[in-house]
Amino acid sequence: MPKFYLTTPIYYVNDVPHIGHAYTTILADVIKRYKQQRGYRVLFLTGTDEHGQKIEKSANKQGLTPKQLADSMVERFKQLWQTLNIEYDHFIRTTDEVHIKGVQKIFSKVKEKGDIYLGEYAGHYCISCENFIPESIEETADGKRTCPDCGRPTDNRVKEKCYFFRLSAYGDRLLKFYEENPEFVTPRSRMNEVVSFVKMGLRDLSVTRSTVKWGVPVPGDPQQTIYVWFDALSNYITAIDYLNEGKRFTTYWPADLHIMAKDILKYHAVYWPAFLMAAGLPLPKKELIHGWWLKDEKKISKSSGNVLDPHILLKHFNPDAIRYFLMREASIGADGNFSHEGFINRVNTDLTNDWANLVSRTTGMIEKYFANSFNQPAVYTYKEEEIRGRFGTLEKTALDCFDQYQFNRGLEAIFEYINYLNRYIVEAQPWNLAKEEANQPRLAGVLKTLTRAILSVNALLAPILTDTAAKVRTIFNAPGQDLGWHDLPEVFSILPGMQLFPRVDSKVFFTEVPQEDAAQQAGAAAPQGDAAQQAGAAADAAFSLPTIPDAANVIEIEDFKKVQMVVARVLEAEKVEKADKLLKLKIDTGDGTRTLVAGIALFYKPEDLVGRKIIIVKNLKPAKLRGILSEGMILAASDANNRPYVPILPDDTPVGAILK
RNA sequence: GGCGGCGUAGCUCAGUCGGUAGAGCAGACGGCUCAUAUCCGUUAUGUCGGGGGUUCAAUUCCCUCCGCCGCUACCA
Repeated sequence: MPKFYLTTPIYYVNDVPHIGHAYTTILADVIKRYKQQRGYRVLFLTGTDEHGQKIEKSANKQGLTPKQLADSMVERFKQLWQTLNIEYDHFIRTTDEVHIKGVQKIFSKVKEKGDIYLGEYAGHYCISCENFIPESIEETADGKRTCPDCGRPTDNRVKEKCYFFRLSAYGDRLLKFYEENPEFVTPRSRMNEVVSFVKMGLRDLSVTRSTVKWGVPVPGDPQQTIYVWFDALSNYITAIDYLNEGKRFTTYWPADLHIMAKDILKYHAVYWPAFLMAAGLPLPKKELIHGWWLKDEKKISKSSGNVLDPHILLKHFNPDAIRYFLMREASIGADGNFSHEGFINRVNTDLTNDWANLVSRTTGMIEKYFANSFNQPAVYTYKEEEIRGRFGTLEKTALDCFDQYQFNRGLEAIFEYINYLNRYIVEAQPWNLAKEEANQPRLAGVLKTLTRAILSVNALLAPILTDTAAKVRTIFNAPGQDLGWHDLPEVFSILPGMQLFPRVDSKVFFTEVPQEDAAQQAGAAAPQGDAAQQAGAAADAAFSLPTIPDAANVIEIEDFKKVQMVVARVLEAEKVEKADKLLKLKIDTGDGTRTLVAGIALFYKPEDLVGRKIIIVKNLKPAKLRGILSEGMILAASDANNRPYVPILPDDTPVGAILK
């Protein structure tokens, strides 16, 4: 029996589970069930990433230990997976002993080899993103930098000893590997991104932190903590007992499939293979990269407040509806769009009208015309042969699609066949056959053929529609979900009267669900929510930009006075060549003119600003941008997407006036 | 700015290795009654993003422009 080892990323416990987590995990579950049907012994791994400063901070804020915070979030994830009928085989937590020791083992191994060395890193560190800010981003006057990922100013300048991974030594080997395994990353467009990233040159990667305590300690140097990606990525091997290199490890590694969203591609397709090469371990066979779910065409994010909570959907739908919609509507690689309208439409049309109704009308007739059981001979015609033949074609198409993880296409083909069966009923007109006793065998032939076709299709749908498929098997008294054309015993009976898939009332759906969604987003649900939910909300709050300064952020008036802000008039403005976002401004500050570069070109045209009175920070240390010396900073408000809004003062504001 | 991708019916998308295009949904009309007011049939609409080129012929190839998306650089 061939093995198949597949993984989802481990989810960061600072996040409440959302539709994106659900999608990745459902996709993995569908693949697991499908592979099992195809005769693989599958190991399906998921889990949680629980380390890092962010967790430490969140936990402190709530008076919890990081582990307690993680525990509550883990429960939340596990509950959701259960509700969605996710059958993972193992749930790894980065706080598991076997993981911690396993990470230390890889670390030591790579260090022995000389690919981890002690160095010193001085740089700005974004706690929120757990990333150093690149050197290329220059400092502001107060010695801060803005994190390019989240736009937040960095808290602190970190200068520390830390261990580096010699990533720079792996560029050529990685490129060679990609060349020899062009299918390593799917879809191909993502593979291209990886290749071009590596071709630009790789820098060594710092893999430990002395400033972070909540994590895996470096063996032999407990001052240092192994940090994010080295820790997190290792879960794929520590979970299967890399520590002892036990049977599970030798059986299942290398992984057959890592599944993830596009935002963590680089780590999985560049860092992870390099780590493994350094540790002398085989590389995973394939990485499947999917897009993000958009809600009503907009990116889902906490800052824009449109997080899609799977729990709300699950209150109104059975899990199959969600599983089906997500598999049917997204093509791997592209972003999927989640709209309530699209969801209800897809579910009601396909699942209720087409599939459930096909089963319902078939069982209805068997009940009505044969009192639920067959024990008489049946007559078949060429038409029934055709139905069987077309199922063969369908199955081949569907399995081909599934093998390439194109579930949307496979499902499309399956539903085409379901429609064909609905048409067959109209053509055969069983209700007319039923009118004459002489037609009984023919009628039996039609209904038996329908039963066989339904059971055959049901097996194809089973990996996706788990509960529904089980219901169909119960109705027709047919256990087993093997692929292929299903046979029937000479004599058999069915168990009708079960509603396969309830139709969703769109009125209820359109009023109740958006309300709950909105309530959730407004945080109104928090008071009666469980501890984990509050933990999640608190964690969110801790990392959104504060609107009211908390005690730690209060400054003295003296601090404020250090910043000299004055009114300036824009004399000239032009776009900086070879830079999308930069405008070069020549301004009059009352006591002379100076040049200033501002990253607002996406939203402001030069002519929007010429002649206008704006506010600038006058005593900012000059910085070179694209070769132009910028002597000061224009003041602009910035929204969650970093879109700038430049305050324009009244025309009669005197140039050089001081803001205080 | 560099690299890559995309732009096809109201919506979501398929397709054309060059001979003016389709599937589902939504819409209109009709039919059936076994079925969860379900199902079946018929049906509309498109300068296939704009412009230019190659060709007997382009939506399909080439160039260019516009718009959108991804990676990347830039955001004092």
